[in-house]
Amino acid sequence: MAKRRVTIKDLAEKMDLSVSTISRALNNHSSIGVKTTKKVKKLADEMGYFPNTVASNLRINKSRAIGVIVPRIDVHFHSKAISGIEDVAYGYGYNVSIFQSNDSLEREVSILSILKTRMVEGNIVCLGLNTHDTSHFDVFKKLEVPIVFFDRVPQDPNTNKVIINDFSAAFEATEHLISVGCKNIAHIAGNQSTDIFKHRLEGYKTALNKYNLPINENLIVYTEILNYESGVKSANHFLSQQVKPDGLFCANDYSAISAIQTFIKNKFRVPEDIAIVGFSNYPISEFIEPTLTTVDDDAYEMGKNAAKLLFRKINEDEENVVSETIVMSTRLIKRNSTLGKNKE
Amino acid sequence: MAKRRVTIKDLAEKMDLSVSTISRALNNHSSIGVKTTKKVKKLADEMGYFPNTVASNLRINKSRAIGVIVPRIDVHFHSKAISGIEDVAYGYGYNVSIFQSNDSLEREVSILSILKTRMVEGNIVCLGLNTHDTSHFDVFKKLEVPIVFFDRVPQDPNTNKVIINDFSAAFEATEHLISVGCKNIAHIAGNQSTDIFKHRLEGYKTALNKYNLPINENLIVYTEILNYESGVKSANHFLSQQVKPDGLFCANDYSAISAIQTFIKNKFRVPEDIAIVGFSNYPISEFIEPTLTTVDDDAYEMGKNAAKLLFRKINEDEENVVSETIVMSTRLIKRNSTLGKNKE
DNA sequence: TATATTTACGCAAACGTTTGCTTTAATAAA
DNA sequence: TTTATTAAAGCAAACGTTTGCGTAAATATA
Repeated sequence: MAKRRVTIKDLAEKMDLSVSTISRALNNHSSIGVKTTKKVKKLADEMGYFPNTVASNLRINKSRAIGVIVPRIDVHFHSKAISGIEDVAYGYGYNVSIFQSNDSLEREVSILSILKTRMVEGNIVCLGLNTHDTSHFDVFKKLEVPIVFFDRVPQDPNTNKVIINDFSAAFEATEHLISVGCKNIAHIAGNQSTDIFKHRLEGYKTALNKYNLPINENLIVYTEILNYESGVKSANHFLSQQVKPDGLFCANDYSAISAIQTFIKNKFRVPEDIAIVGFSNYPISEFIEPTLTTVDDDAYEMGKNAAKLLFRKINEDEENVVSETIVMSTRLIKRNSTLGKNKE
Repeated sequence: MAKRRVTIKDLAEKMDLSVSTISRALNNHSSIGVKTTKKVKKLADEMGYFPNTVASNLRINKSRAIGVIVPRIDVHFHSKAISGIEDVAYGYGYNVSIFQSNDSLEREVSILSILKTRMVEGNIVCLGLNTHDTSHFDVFKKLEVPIVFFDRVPQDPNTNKVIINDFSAAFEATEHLISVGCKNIAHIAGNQSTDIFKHRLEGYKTALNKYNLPINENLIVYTEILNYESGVKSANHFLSQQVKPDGLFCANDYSAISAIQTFIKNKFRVPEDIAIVGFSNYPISEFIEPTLTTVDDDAYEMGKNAAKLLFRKINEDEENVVSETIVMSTRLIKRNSTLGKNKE
């Protein structure tokens, strides 16, 4: 298959120069005369030469590549983050090798060992749902290859991460529901083995407590996966309760959107009968009827920040700093799924 | 930064064997005794040895990596396709290096030259909106590095591609609208510099012609980008027309969904007053009210097929076949945004 | 003119593997 | 016991770069 490429050696022979001279000329080394440099580059162009990065990488012991692991590439939050990562990595001249763990610990482990042999200079990872023990990442610490976690991160404080404050974002969201007059506020909770969803639940509960509203376990649904289906199921559960909720805080937008549709289908008015807030500000939330009040965590910026942090770690020798945590701000975007409720 | 890793040479010294023996032992070569093989592997484990793929790649002249270029990673269709690509590449033991062109020709060109130096063994690409001349891909043909295009592909018949039949899918979608009784069918068209959207427009027009319905240019909106915003704008345009449409075929789901919301906001009933069909079967389409009739092109499968085709090209020496085109089937999923219209 | 300095380039090792060929030792066949 | 065969392992080159050091020629200084 692939044809033999033209190498530095070919250029050297053709020009009757040594390979070192060619190499230096191509890299604009000052010790090579300007005319030869020009001639070398000209010939390189003519002969269609381009460098072999893998050879060069081997020599200089770098890979100019980072690894990225997310649970699933096609989840909007993740693809958005990847987009941010790619944009900054591209700016640094780094390649990003992408892997999806499918929330499988086994695959996550196997990906890591691939990444190890690939000599990546750093990794950015969002943990899978089933990853509770993170000891498979330890080897990179020994190798001094930095890792930045984002969104779903290990508890170990001794790791680099970029996260949002899920607790306070959830608190604010719930508080908002209370402020528009909700008394019975339900919650669609995410997988509780994952910190972010645990914190959102806690934020919700804490807000209820602060305003002396009862916590009704019948109004909390614990889901495995927060997709459209679980939003429908949860809404139906709420509809079957004695005490029907007049407010609903959902741990993501997928479930919020399908919950809205389900309530509407069942003759509930949103927000008059039930006010609803989501989480993540997916593009659709601005366009459905009613538009969705939601927490804006900026996945794209999160990806960018993770990448920037990683490159800092790759390039700097900060002997004395062991780990960094970046907490990004979120903001509650108030839209029609909650606004206007108290005007009725 | 990165510490010195243990190499084959280290193992060799420790065991007083030659590096070649170590290498062969680790690769289960038959010419090495079983006991030594075992001992070598044991020591390798103990010393935390793992192979340096970039060195090995240089030696065997492979990279075990493919490049993937899409316009934007966070567009659902693309991330879905990437997900499919990654899944099969992972199965083949290949890495996927991901790049987004942001629909910029310049960036696309620059990405290609990176990919060239990275010695990737193949590429999968979805063209950017502004890529009309595809001569920057020629160099890979010379290098005999296969490329598979998907979705947005070059016109050149001499390229590998996996596509859907946009024309007939659009024809079928429009025909369906006609079958439920629509007389004035509008169309939100995608960027006409891109084949897929041109073909969808043609399918729409051809269906109208077949059933002797007039083609009303006022009922066709040509968009730059098919996002939520343009769905809103287009719907508003239709609402301002003398002859209001009673059917609408949208070139993707984003625009269809926001168009539905806009019509509903303006007191139109869907499908009674206007029946709407989208394109791509995004997850949300099953959950909005009304559920959206749409064309299911399976982006994930498209990605998988593209990857499978690529690996065939990488591995086989089919001297006599210059290019392959895979046309994937689509199916119209009929949901409530069209069904029930004629029952009124 | 002789010496010192600079400029421009070459030599050869190195990065960590893989692999064709050779060599040695052990076993089998004669 | 001698020879042929097989098994197990070593030598050294190669993949395409980069780079420390050395050297010759050209220029500058004394």
